[in-house]
Amino acid sequence: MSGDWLTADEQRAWRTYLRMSSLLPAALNRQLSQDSGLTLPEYEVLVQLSEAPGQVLRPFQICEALNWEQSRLSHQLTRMQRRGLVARQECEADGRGAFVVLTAAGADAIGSAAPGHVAAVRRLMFDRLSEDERAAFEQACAAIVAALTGLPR
Amino acid sequence: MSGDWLTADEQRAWRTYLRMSSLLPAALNRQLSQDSGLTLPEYEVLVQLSEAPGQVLRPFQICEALNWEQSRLSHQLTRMQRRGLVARQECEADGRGAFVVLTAAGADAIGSAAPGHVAAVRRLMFDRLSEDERAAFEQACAAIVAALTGLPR
DNA sequence: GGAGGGTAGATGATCCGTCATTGATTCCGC
DNA sequence: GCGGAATCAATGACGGATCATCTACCCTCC
Repeated sequence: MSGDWLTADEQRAWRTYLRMSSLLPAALNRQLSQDSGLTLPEYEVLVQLSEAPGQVLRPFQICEALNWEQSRLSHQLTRMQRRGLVARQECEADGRGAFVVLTAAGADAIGSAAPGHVAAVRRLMFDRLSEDERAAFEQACAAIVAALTGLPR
Repeated sequence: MSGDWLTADEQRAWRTYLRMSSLLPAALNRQLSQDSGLTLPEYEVLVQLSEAPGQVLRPFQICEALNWEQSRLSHQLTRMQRRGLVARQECEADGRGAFVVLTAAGADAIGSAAPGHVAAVRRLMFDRLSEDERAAFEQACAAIVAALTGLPR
């Protein structure tokens, strides 16, 4: 290949990142679905709803909180509605909009799933990082996020 | 929620990571498909094949190189075969197995896609990280990978 | 009050990824 | 050799993510 490829150091770092970024979500997803029957995206939506006053949110609020595309959320809500985890309700104040409410089954699911998920995050990531490593890792992630969102470093 | 949630520091780091891990692959994917019509998984497979002697690999070799599940690769190869990027051939030495070969179209695609993709990786990640940050980031990723693959730290 | 632009959300198509299963072959011990 | 275990790979079903498009409604300005 012509052009400048990554340096050896960069390439190693990049491949290590790629490896982590494929293994970690897969592991979390597996833990979650085995232990509680929830998927990771379902979990994330349920967290938002369970923390909301009245356990109700507008779809666009969930999108903002999770940095999701609107259409992704819409599909996700359709599946979760089918599974009885959430329900959709009309929004009288804004005829275009809708409300998403946490069902009893949804509240139940998130309640029993959370401890195991948090434990997995801790076990797979934070137990492995020293205080300094955690800070450095966060800083690197933040720098990359800044590049991605066009903000100055 | 009962149980111990993450500390404030951990939570912030976790959310930053989540944000990056959703934005970065999406950005790379977008760049790649807009500039060259390839998807990120397609690109990764093509890289392996293009670097292989004779541009031929056994499926399980690609799996090992990319840390992919076998079935994931099989589906991916089916799609790529349909698009004419790779071809499958019989393996006479091992009747169970198969060969995957890079087609001319596939070689073409990877050749024209690589420079832009490398530039994007550099621009979005390595241009944003100092030497030290890059090293710290890699070290953290490696520690997490170790946790995920059950190896000692 | 009507037209036009912007916003909220749903939907279909397509690709991606995992799990469970299956088919075929090779390897190994007896 | 032969029978069972392990290996290589394909497939169907399903959930996930993106893109393009569509509908419906709100809001503003004339």
